Amino acid sequence: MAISVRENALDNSRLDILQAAAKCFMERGYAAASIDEVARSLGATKGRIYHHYPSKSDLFADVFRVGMEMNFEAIEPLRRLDGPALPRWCEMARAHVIQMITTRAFQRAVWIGVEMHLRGATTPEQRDVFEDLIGLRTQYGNYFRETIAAARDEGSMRFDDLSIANQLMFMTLNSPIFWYRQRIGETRAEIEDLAGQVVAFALGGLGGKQEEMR
Amino acid sequence: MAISVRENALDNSRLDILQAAAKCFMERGYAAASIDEVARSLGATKGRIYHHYPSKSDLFADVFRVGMEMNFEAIEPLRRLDGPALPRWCEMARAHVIQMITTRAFQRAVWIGVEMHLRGATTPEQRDVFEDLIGLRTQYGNYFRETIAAARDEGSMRFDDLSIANQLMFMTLNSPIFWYRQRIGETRAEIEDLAGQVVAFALGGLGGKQEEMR
DNA sequence: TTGACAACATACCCGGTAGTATGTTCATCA
DNA sequence: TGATGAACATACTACCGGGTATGTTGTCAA
Repeated sequence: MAISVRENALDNSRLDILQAAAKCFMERGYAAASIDEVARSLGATKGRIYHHYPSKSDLFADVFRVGMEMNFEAIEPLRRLDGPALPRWCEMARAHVIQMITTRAFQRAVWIGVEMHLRGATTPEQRDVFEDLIGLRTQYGNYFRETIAAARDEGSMRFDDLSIANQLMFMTLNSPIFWYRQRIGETRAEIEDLAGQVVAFALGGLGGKQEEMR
Repeated sequence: MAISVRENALDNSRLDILQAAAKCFMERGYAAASIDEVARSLGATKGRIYHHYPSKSDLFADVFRVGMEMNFEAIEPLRRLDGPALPRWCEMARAHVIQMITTRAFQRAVWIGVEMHLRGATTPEQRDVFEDLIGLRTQYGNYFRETIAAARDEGSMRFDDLSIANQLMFMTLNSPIFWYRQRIGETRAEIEDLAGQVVAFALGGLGGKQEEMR
């Protein structure tokens, strides 16, 4: 009992750090974001962060990991749906976009991590941890990849190269992490409308049959 | 005569610096890219770069500017074409994508600059210079924006919000700056095929009539 | 030929930041 | 109740990188 309280408090403290870190990484980028700044935004000091994480790199990796875990959770109930691939893809894509909007800071960090890996801008020590996370990201991407491949086989999508189509699809679906700005008094319906437009664009790009989506 | 030789040599020296800088900014990002590294990649030292540019920020701004100038050049002959908007857009989009591929380092720097501006990750001194460059970028973007607006009016494209459509279109057309990798012995035809797929995706996303494109 | 200047290289300063070493406080438990 | 350790804060070090001050070399013009 007492232990669970402590562990809960620990997790809350870590979660606060993660959220603050995600925001800083989003606003400044990995290199320019400083541990001091993360701590300052928490009203704390470095000591707190280095008590939980051995290095900036590990902190970033945890933000990355939590971001990916949230993504998996968001589409997990959808990706096993029966029936044709196209509506399943629509549901997954929609959930993904809403995820990009609602957990933008974490998703931006994921993007930064993927980009760093692609650029090879990782130190040898980071490499091992990053390989893991990139593996998660690849697995997640494969869920969509398999779905659009199935949709093409079923004749409900039309595109040329699968890898390129998948790339372009994710660029579209991820793009709100760059240009979305939360507006005051924004309703859930407005966000869903936004997500609908993004999904519609991606669907069109994949040569999907434009049926009713909303 | 002698002056023109000197000026030419100056321009060549500056161009070398710009190319090396663009590559470094692409590979490391703005913050992580160091002037020393740019100089080292040129077989030179800091002195050379600070002789031509007063600061890292100004160097980056010049990379940004040259990148945008190349873009304007690429679509200038196309954007004034007569006739319906759709084929004009296809030509412009195609030229843009090829531009993203062939001058990838500079375009990546442009992206970084836009991103920094959006995040507000600019110092007050940078602000003035950046405002200028962002203005260039906006003007360039408006050429496409006006074109797809015209295409929609002409009934050859179908999308909801113009701003969002423009955002998503550019995300698609720009995306090669992230995932394109030059392959050995790659032919012009292969690049054009790639560009064709990207443009096709964007066209589909914009609800364009899928006629013959290649 | 010489002086002046462009085009760098060299040497140095200094602020910021990752990481560390050491205190301090408070809760828990024997 | 005293000891112990978690959860921090404080103080410090080391280093990297932007920027500067100054030296060096080649070239051109008078």
